[in-house]
Amino acid sequence: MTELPSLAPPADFFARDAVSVARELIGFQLLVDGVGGIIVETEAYTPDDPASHSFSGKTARNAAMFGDPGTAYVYRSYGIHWCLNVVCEPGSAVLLRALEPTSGIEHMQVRRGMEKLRLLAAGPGRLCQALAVDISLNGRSLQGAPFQLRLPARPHPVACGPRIGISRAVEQPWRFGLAGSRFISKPFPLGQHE
DNA sequence: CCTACGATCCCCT
DNA sequence: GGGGATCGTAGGC
Repeated sequence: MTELPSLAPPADFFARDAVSVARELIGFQLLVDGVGGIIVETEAYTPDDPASHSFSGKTARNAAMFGDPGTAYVYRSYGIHWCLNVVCEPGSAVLLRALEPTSGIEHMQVRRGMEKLRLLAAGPGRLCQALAVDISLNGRSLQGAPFQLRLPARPHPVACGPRIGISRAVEQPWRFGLAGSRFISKPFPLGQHE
């Protein structure tokens, strides 16, 4: 058996609704300057979604959410952490919530100040610290340097459930995860599977 | 294992 | 002036 080459997603991959993209991004490999891993947790935020930063229209902070599909939207969370999104159709985005570390693990361990693989990138703030993502990458395309995206190597089961840490539209099951992964930020409610 | 809470910044009301 | 798309630590069970 020969390994097939790992392919980047098609150019129009992100030009769709965020819920579909969030589900399909599970299993992709994401690297920033060669450091990263397998995407194991995402959340979708849609244009008419009261929980989305884009809900009240375009502002200085969320301007990147109205950029081209594939654009990075980076924002500061709770005054301390950075969070990384990929823009889909205008005013929508997918929050990248957790990675299973695969590449440049030593770099991530230094940046995070810990050895444990399980918590290196399990959470949107931890993911950005591990990959050195900050506001300087806001507005850049994830389909070019320093980012690298590769399609999943094989099929995999995807879990879904309510989104984390929001107070509005809490009932939408728009959080997705690699079923059974120990690298997600929080367990999924049992039985939510696709 | 779990829950509680403070840190700390910026955008928006 | 309020409130986060969070995280680490402390303390209880």
